[in-house]
Amino acid sequence: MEVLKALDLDLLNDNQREAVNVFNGPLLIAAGPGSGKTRVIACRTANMIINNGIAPEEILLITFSKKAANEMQERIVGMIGELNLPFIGTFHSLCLRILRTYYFKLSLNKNFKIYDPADQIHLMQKIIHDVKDKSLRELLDRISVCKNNLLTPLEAPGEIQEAYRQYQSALKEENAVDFDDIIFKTYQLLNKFPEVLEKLSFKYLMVDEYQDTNKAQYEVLKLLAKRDKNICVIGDADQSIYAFRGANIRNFLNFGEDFTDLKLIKLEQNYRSSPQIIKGAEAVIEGNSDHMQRNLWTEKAEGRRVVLCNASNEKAEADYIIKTIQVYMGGISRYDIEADRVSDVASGYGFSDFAVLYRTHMQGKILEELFLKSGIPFQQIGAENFYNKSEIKDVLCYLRAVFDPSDETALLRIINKPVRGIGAVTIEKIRLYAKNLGIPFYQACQELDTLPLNDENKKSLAEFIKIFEEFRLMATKEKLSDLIKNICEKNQIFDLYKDKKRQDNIFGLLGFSVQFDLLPPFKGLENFIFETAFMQDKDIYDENKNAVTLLTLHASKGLEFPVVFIAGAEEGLIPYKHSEEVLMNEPEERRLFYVGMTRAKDELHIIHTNERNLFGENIKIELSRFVRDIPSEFLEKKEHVLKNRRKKSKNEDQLTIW
DNA sequence: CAGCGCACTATTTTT
DNA sequence: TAGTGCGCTG
Repeated sequence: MEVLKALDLDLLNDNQREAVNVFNGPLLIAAGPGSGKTRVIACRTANMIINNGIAPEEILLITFSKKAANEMQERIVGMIGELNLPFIGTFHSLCLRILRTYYFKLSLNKNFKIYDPADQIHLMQKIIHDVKDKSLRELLDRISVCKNNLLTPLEAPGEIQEAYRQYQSALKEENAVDFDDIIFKTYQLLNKFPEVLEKLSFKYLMVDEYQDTNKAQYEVLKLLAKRDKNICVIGDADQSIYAFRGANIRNFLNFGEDFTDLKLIKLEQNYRSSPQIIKGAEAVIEGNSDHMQRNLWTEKAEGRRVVLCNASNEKAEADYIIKTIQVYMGGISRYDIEADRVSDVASGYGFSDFAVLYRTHMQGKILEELFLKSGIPFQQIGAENFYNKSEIKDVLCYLRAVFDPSDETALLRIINKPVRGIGAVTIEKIRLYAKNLGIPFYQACQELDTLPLNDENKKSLAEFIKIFEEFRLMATKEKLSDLIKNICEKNQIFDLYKDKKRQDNIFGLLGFSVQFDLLPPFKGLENFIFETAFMQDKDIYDENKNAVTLLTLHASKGLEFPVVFIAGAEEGLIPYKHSEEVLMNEPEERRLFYVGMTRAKDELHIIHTNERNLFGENIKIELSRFVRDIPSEFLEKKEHVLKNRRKKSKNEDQLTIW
């Protein structure tokens, strides 16, 4: 009874309550921004388990990101306690789990590896020589699109067929799959082997952020839902921003065609933003022809109008943001032109209540620079994928190699790190030797007697093998975190990376690893490797940290902040223009801007500049067409100029006019 | 094999 | 403009 009460179904609005109580048959929940989506999903799950006796194993809950999965899990635990929990995770984690169980049905080996984008490039380099990484990336992206659309090499466009085919056979040879394969192969598995499908226990499916599902994911879903048809998808077509990754809004708009007798529930009450922000955002999204009319409303009190600030250039833009935050945080009083209002709010906010959103990472750079100068604590998300940071990647590759020495990509990365006299030439010799004998690379390394190397090289190699074997032994006996510490020490990783930020990253990874210490040593290592395969910056970022968050519009999806700044609201940036006259998919760009706007709870500041430095050249730039769609009555207009342009002047950053 | 210096290219979004 | 990548030299 105690638990039942915790569900608080009475606190839900009528539509939410209905969504929480309908379990059977296909259900589409069209949930506007801030409409309490997460809450509904969590309540619905708890309601199923507690009030309706549905077994957790029968429930499958798919989220868009790992972070969202964690949040959802916490939320549900908060309601039902640490009971048995349903599976909560991303498409990738679900499919990986299925593949790990049924790998043998496909021609996969046990312990197949997962290649991340960097590994993909390495692999592609082996197939196509003397081509720039960037072109390889482009090629891989095209292959990715094929996989997302369930196209095999034979079905792929002619120009990339051969590359795709060779890439797949190279992956197979290295016993690896890439991110897209995880979905594609799961589809093939479930499609070909009904008995596997039958064995899966899921009877009730829920998919969050459904508008960003691609074809491959959708087909997997259809298979999973085939028997029981209890599928509930939740999302908002206006927030679909991943078309470039193969997401297809048609999956959302045409859901009813695949699932007849569809029930539709709309969540239109917004619990997040002030009326001004909602009105402004709706004015923008209504510019899309495929926008479905709806009535987003709120009971929240009137707030400030959307602030539209015209800054002279990108430095003035950053300055405006910084000064505004400082004012709210009570740092500077001489700018208190709106004194009464400022003193109103200043007390309540912490640094973590502010976020700066931008279209491209390059904008984040200037902001980072000036934030650093200002002394305001901040954290930047995703400028580089966490796992792409070289120091993290090094440690992870050590672990991967230790876990599975046949992981050649990983082994090669660390074999000469730190420098131990095993350079490119030596590696090539070993590789050739291995190839001739048809043996794995690491095995070749161990055949010191017959390897065609000089004594110097052999000595280096022998030393490497010795230390490496120590790690392998340790991996079976010691805690994961100790293994990592040891690897860092013995390889002088911290000498290699003297930069404090990089060292902190490694400590971050180490901190994350501690939770795997509870598992038996080798198992802990294994799980850690699988977990980090999809790891992202976002997953590491700490929302409780007292810092302003800097992030891209894409990365802002699913988050909310009391005060949001959208920087660079300019033609060319949003909508983004790819040099020349090639404009990006305008409706999608509009949705992206909409997503950004709707992150704001109390205040939204949109900033645009007159001039922006691109490539060391100052380019005149105009206000974004999306902003022009916001009626003036919802706007509060401002200007911000950096007055003093003398270089290195001590006063430079203080002379500001409001 | 590693470090340095020159030259060239780059700016979309990511599970 | 600035960061990277390649090639040359020690």
